[in-house]
Amino acid sequence: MRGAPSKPKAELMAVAAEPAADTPLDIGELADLLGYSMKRAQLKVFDHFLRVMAPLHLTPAQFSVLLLLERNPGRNQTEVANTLGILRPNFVAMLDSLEAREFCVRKRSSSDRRSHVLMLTEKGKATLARAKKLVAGKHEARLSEVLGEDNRVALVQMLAKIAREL
Amino acid sequence: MRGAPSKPKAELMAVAAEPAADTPLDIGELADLLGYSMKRAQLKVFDHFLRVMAPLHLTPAQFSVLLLLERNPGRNQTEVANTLGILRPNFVAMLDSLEAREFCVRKRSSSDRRSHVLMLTEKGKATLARAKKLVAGKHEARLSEVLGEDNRVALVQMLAKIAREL
DNA sequence: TATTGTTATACTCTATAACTATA
DNA sequence: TATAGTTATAGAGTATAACAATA
Repeated sequence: MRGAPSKPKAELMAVAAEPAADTPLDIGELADLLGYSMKRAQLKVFDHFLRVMAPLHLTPAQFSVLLLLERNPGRNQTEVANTLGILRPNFVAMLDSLEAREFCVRKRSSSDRRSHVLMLTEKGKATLARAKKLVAGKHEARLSEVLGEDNRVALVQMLAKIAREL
Repeated sequence: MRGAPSKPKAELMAVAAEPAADTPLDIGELADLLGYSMKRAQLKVFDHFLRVMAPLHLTPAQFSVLLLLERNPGRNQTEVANTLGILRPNFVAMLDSLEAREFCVRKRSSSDRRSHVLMLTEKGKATLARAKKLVAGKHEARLSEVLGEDNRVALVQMLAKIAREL
């Protein structure tokens, strides 16, 4: 389909001719706009992540929370949410869901009874271990395949620099 | 603030000590996750775009539509929306807003009365010209300043490759 | 008085079904 | 019957105000 440009209709008489339908649009300067390529690429990357992670039903945001809890056990909700750029009110439902799936627990802090100390459960640790293997073996590996490993690393460095310095 | 780590409270007796509050969390493996850096960077880039474009009140999505209409006059809503990855139903309100601001017009196609042919108005062209100057002079220029011009170009190429091939 | 977790709420984006008018 | 534009609607994601418990 879409092979031969068969045009049975006579269009010779078209006056202020409308453009050749069927032809892909020219994105022009959009191709050089960093924000445009970044948004399109980001959607693809998250979509690929979700497909790879489908067996574990973890979103990128959930995975990032589990990673952070593993590396920083005993922190409170405000600290974790802030680190990830999540607003505290929006972090509540997210934690509810992770706690309902028994990946982590909230515990009243003994030193400050206002705050909840967060920790992974054994189930959370096990799930995170499986998730990491999927991400490394199927997700990041695919990105290295597309870009080349050196470029993938360079790309992450540039993105981190933008996030830090822009 | 946050200069000297003044710790008046005696914490020597803490048994299963909670982590040193006040210390930034360790993002660990998150720093190497492409999707994570890309999301954080993308938010920063769009935020910067919005600040630069504040005098014209144009979002990245609106700017991309105007660019596409300029380069591809006479296309219909489905074609433009598809090219930008916008769903047709969601494109309606967006066009309503751009048309209300007199940046573009919908015209019934003479060859297919179902479709609307889209074109920039003179006001739309003039606004787009101003927008392009802001983007080139203040937005992309800032990104080149942060990354270096060669790296900025290389970055766009890698992002485009991901959008195409992942 | 200030902070933690929380609720309520609102606004934007995104996604799907279904209608209408044309083809 | 199929397609273009549209409406309605629902779900994420994100943002702010305010309250109870605690500091």
